[in-house]
Amino acid sequence: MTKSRVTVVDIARAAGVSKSTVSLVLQASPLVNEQTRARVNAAIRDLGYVYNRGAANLRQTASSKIVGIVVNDLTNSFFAELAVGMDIVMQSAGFVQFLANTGESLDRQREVIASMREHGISGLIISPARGTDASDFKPLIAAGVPVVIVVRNIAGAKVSSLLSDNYAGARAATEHLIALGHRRIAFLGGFSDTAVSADRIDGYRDALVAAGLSADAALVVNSAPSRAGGVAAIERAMLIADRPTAALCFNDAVAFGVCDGLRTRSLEPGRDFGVVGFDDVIEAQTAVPALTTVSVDPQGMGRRAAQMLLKQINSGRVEAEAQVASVRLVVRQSCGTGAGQWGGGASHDTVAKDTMGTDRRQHDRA
Amino acid sequence: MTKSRVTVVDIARAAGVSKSTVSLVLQASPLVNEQTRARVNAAIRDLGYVYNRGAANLRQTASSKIVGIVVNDLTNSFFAELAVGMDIVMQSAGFVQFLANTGESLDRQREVIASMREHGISGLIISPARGTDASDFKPLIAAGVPVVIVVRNIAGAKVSSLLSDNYAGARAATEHLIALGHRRIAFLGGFSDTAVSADRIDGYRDALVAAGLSADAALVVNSAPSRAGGVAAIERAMLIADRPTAALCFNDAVAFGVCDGLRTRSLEPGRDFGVVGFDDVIEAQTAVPALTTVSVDPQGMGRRAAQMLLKQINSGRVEAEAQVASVRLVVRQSCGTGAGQWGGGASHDTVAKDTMGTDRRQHDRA
DNA sequence: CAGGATTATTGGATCGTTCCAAATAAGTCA
DNA sequence: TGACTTATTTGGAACGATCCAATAATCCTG
Repeated sequence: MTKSRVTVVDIARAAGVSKSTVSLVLQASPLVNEQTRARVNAAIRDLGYVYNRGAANLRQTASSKIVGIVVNDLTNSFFAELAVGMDIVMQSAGFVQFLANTGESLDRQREVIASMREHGISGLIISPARGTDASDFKPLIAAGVPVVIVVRNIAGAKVSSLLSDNYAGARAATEHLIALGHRRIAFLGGFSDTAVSADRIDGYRDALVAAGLSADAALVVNSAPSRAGGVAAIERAMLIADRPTAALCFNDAVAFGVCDGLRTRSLEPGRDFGVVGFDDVIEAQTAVPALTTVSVDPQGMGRRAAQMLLKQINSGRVEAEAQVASVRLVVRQSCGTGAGQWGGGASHDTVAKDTMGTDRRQHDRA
Repeated sequence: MTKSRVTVVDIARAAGVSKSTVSLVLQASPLVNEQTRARVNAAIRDLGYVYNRGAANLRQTASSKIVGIVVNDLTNSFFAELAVGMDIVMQSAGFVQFLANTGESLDRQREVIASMREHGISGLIISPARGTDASDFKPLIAAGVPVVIVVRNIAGAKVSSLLSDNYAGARAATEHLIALGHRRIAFLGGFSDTAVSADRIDGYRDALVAAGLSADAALVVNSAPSRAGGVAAIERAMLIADRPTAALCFNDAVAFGVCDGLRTRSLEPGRDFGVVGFDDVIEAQTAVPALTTVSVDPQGMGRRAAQMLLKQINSGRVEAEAQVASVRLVVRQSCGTGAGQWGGGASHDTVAKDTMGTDRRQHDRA
């Protein structure tokens, strides 16, 4: 009942040519006569032929036109947007993508990468789970599969990476809060054992000391990098003896959670407490108050990562390249603009600072 | 330089057996001697062999262990969670998934499905883009590829579907608002030309007329089913002569937008205006005020859809089955619980009503 | 110990496509 | 007309794993 598939041979028979000719037509080769081409194409339509890429991929020259994408938490808008950005570029390049969510599980990550390799991915973009080791990429490198690490750095991994300028972003955001008059500024959310978190905390600390403020370790509160984590973090932050008056949050999800937590204590974010996020997910603009945040442009980052991977796939050379995406502070309403007690700010979506570290490149040999 | 791949023949040579034996080991066949198996496995490890599923899939008996997932808008938490639910089930079943985002584009949808077919998916789960026609699934059906339609119904499509009970959910939510004393209730967001929207509006209307209230067509405001759309919808709703005092929103994203829009007008959702969402995405619980919404459990729905598809793939029979997932109204804070002017409600995450239409099944012949 | 059952192993042939070398057809030139 | 292009077309032989039928090795059992 499930009829056996239609193959090039069937097409060849129907069009009265050889399978080789059909193959040439499929590849849009200029060698084939126009009438023959038309006849073959008609047969293809009539018989409902579907190209079997798996068969074609057997010959070791071909590219599978499949890439793998591995992320930690698709329910986080940041990763969802990142994935959408990649999807856009991959789709228009004629690639199709495996997408897997690890939920920070190293086991799942390992399994999923293995599975993708069996299916012959020609490249991989990964936001590695916490605890991923540089050696985990060895087999991929040995097999000549291009890899692009995004968002989180893995020290010592000899593969390409695209990271945002976390240090500069956090520093600019902290400086903004200081300029508004804040003296007790907390850093909320995230786990400080990750590279991303460490970089942001460094930027935050350096801004504080540069302004002659003390970097009180108690003001750094770890929590899950999620909305729920933000609620928990602000609760703990409010128990600190000398309360903070503002916070730089690990990401926008945490920032939204912090706003929620403030409201349950009848504090209005922006008026009674300054909140800055990180990422600039779409909701950041429409939320009330609109979130002041460090814009990372997740979708753009996804597109860029996809382009980096495609470049490597197409060039054939696997040449590690480290790119840093610049970020910019977008000032909105969540830190008290207008007539707040911390002085007047700009009015609407003002870009305060652009980190100029864009596109520093660093090449390793293949 | 990119060394040619390691194949079963290489393993065979290294282990001093034939390729057939290696194949048996790969399939964990009990026919092979323990010592031989050990020797082969050692060779597999030593040479860094990776199984080539593409080659195996050539023989028409095998299943590709790949499924396709097509959604409209991954940046919407509802779809992201849906995808995560599917991912969980597929991963543990040893499947790997193509994921593509259509952004409601029929062209992209067509291309992406074609591409997935060329790569030999053994099944497809799709939340069809607006305007998808039942005939679009003909080729898939003819080829014996199981399809599960989720979220949005396509009338006349002879494939399985998993939909939520939109009518019952909307009706229950509307009845809840009426019970709280509301008389002018709006329906905000979504496009009424989609089946989902139509069903929800039907439930909303029927609840109104059953309560002896007039169903004023002006109170139904279309908009994009997004946060931004919600902002736009509430703005238009506030221009209506006889203003509504509450709204049932097309989905949670719209509901959040409505809350945002209310706040910019200095109206506090829950106190000054009743808001009910639809979907129950994760943020619904942590948002302030916590959103009263119709819980669809998107992740659970994703899991269930994945199971439906796997069942069909494994059984071999392609038997269309229509399932309706029951929904329940989760009462939280966004419609004025406690001492609101519309009477006291329950306190915390109360389940008000469970639609009992679960798992009505309807079989078509294969 | 012949014959039968059991246990392990193994050559092809096969899946659907690509690609090379070679063949054929058609035209060109002297 | 024969040699020589140029334009089309075409049989195989891969690619890597599976699977069937057949073989080889071992163990019974009367």
